[in-house]
Amino acid sequence: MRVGELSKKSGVPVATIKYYLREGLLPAGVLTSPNQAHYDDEHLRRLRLVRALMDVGGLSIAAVREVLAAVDTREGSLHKKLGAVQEAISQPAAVELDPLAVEDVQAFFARQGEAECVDVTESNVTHMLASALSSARSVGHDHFRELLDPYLEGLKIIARADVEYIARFGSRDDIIEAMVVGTLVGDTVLKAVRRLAHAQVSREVIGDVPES
Amino acid sequence: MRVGELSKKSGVPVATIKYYLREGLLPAGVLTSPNQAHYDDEHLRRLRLVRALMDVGGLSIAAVREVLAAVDTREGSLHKKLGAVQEAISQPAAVELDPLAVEDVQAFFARQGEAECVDVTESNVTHMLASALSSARSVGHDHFRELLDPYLEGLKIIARADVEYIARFGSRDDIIEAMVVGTLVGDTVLKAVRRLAHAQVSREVIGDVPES
DNA sequence: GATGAATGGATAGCGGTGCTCTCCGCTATC
DNA sequence: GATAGCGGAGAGCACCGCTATCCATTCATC
Repeated sequence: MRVGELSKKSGVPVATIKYYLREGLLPAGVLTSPNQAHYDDEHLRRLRLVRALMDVGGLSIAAVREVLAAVDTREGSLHKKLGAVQEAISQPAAVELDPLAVEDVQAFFARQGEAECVDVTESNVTHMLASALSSARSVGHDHFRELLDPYLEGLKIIARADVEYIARFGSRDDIIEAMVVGTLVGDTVLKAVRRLAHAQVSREVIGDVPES
Repeated sequence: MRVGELSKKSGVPVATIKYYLREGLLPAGVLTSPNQAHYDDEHLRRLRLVRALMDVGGLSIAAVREVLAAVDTREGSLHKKLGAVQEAISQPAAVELDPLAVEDVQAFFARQGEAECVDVTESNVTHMLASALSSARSVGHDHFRELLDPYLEGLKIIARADVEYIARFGSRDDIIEAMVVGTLVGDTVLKAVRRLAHAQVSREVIGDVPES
């Protein structure tokens, strides 16, 4: 298939596909002539993945490139790959870290029996956690840290479901892609369902007089 | 206090504060002379809130303005205010909705015994949910919907903690602000802790040979 | 084999966003 | 009275994700 068909099948404009090719988000097609290239279903699949990462995950072009690099690398254990992917899809906010928030994170790790986290900025994930708690503190919510434990409790159920979902996939490539998609789509789904749960509680507890 | 001191206390450049004033994110100070205005702690508090919304919530200027409008309005029940705030902090991805994903959402509502949701696009929250599932489907993950129920189960624990947290606050204004901050900071914290849980499972289940 | 649309490749430009810079006349402070 | 800072307003800037244009070449159709 050539670029026009790829565009039709994916709904992505040709000019945008060319841009992605230039940016290295999409591998070049096989040249059959100096100005004719051939794309296959793998390209279509990759293109849809790129759009999904940007749309649902809100990833930047640079972050997508990083994720794809981690997905594509043939070396390293699955565990290492997950780590690399996690780093790429977890960009912390550019906020000055509150030392107290850093302590909150370290105390949380200690409570979970983990070796104490020397440097929260070492990983994007812990950095993200610390920066979120810093922001909370900056607006006077220094007790937000107390939610970490109940959050973890709920997330254990969720993470178990995540793992079972991932386990359905057979090949190494499918597993790593399911991790990426599952994590990002999951983030958004969790956001939405949490809001629904809040609305339900609000309806029950606070109540509201029906208008009609 | 004047703008310089406000800048020092908040860490936000004077030019940026002026910009926020122009954009209506910050109420004007009290003019003591034609070109001298006075700001108080309420301004500082608001400024920090604005930055927190943008930094941790990733909200745009427009979204922040919407949230503040909902926070500030004096009319409507608390329940209605929560609804307005939720809409403002839940911008769905600009993705074409897959009808099957819409059905997934409706089936989910039906399972929870809710009245069937006629139009998922009516609320940003349901729209967000449907667009996330649409993206998942676009990359071949049509079974992601099966995670909705376990997610809800975990989120019930989390939402309960959220409600208890909110309940600490006394005044109407503090409650609504705690909802905004708690929801947005909570989103990010959930993201981070979920990734930590994933990493832990990955370590245990998949394992990894220590290098040193 | 002529013709028109589409292609690969490269470059320039565009629209939105979140600031940042500059200038103005004025004012608080030393 | 000098100097720094002020409120206010507009222009400009950097980045990002495209989008538009151009070119020589190639493919599909007649």
